[in-house]
Amino acid sequence: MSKGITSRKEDYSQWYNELVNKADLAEHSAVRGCMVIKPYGYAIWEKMQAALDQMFKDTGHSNAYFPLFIPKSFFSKEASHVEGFATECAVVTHYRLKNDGTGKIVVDEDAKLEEELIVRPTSETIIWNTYKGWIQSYRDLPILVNQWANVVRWEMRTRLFLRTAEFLWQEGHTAHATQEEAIKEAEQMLDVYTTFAEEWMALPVIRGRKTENERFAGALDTYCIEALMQDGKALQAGTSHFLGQNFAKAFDVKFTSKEGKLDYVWATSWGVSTRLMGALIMAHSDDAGLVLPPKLAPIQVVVVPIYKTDEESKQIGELVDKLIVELKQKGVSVKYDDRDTQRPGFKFAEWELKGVPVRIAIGARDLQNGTVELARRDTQTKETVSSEGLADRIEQLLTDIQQSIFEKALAFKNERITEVNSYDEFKKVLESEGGFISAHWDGTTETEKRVKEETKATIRCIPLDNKLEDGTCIFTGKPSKQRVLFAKAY
RNA sequence: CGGGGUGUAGCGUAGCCCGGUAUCGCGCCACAUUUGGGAUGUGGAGGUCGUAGGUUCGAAUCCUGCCACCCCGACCA
Repeated sequence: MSKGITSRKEDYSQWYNELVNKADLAEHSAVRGCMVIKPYGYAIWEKMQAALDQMFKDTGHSNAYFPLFIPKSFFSKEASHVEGFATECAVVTHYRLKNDGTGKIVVDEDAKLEEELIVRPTSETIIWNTYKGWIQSYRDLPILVNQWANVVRWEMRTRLFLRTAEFLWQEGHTAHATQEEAIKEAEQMLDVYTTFAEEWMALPVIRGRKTENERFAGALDTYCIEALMQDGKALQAGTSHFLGQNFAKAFDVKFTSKEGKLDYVWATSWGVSTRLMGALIMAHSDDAGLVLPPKLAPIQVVVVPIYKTDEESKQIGELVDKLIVELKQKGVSVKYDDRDTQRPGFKFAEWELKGVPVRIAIGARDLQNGTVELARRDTQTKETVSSEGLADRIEQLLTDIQQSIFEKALAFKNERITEVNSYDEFKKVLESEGGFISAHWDGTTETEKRVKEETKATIRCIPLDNKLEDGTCIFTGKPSKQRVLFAKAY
């Protein structure tokens, strides 16, 4: 491993790529646009999955699994949906290979599928085709199902975790008897995502609605949480859609109500993906590497021994064994890095790169004094403390770190929400600090698109807690009732 | 899919213009000394120079085709 990584300020993209690689999170695979998530990166994803999965269950949802392949005819049933995804679909056309006689393996043209299969870019269509058989009466509703899966979107340009051709995610698909219930569900899941982002990822988010232009293909309303990265660019961290009766109509899913009336079912879908890994990395990390919030760190505490003799090593080992037992009882995950192939300084740097929240170093000096060196990753500070009551102290420290990482990110985000009242000011802020720009907008897609063309900034959302305020659109000067949040985004 | 670029050891590279069988650093292996912030020394292993063809006595180097990847656009969670 070479020393250090590129500085954030010097080249943010390169810093990100090097960090992802060197912290053993992921790498590009041999397959175009696809990513290999390495064991350490995957361990973080698993922590995220576990927390989210529990939250879904706590809100009444169950997991299920639907096919990877979607017949083209299903896909084309909802007009705006197919339009939204058509340009990025992987399509299966054949089911057999053959030897062409010269030893070369080729696609067997005789084995052409009658109907092409689309590798799911999202599962609304295959799921609604299935729900049709599940729903007859209001008694069958609601259906509250989530699926953990991979999806494929044939992106032109990819970036580890943020945009890859294949990615892992969860997608919830619910069916309801009434519009109100469906909207409530979509809002509830946005709350779940908000709680997860803020309490687990220590990632402050802005909750809002997408404009018509940015809305999910096939949705009537798209709710989202938007986060701010350290380079001043926004990142959509999760979405929850109110789908109305669009998919029910496309797949003819009707139910008989209590009153005996036949009506189409109301739907929602919601999802977060491995993109959250990108958000987690970019929101907190620094030039020394990853900074993980304790709640999502696969290893919360690493213990590094410093010794000269076997005898010292043994004594430290005994002390550490006791500490590990105590910490494990408290549910703290500990790694004792007793490799004798690396020196302490190397280990310090390596665990910092990997974002382990707390490090304990114990050497001969500590054995004599009954102390340890306690270092925290987020502030890069260290202190020598008594080994008496250490486990309690560490437990508290982990809580403090979780909180402190969140507060730091919150302050960063809040400092970078700027109100502007003219297009010149808008462009100036966008160029200098970036971040979210709160500005009046005339409500038209036309204006939104022109601003995007000229500045690359998009409307991230209309915040849910927005207050109404009369003003004039910064671009056209037309009247506006409220401000919206613009930003350059990933 | 348009514009530009790059392919040389596990990684990063020099050499290419001007043809003579490949440079340096990191990493890896062995041994020794080391161990409180990324150790040092000595020795060693590892390459059909992306690929297929052409020119030539001779190609990493010149020419042609192909492939892969990267960057910038358009697209996007």
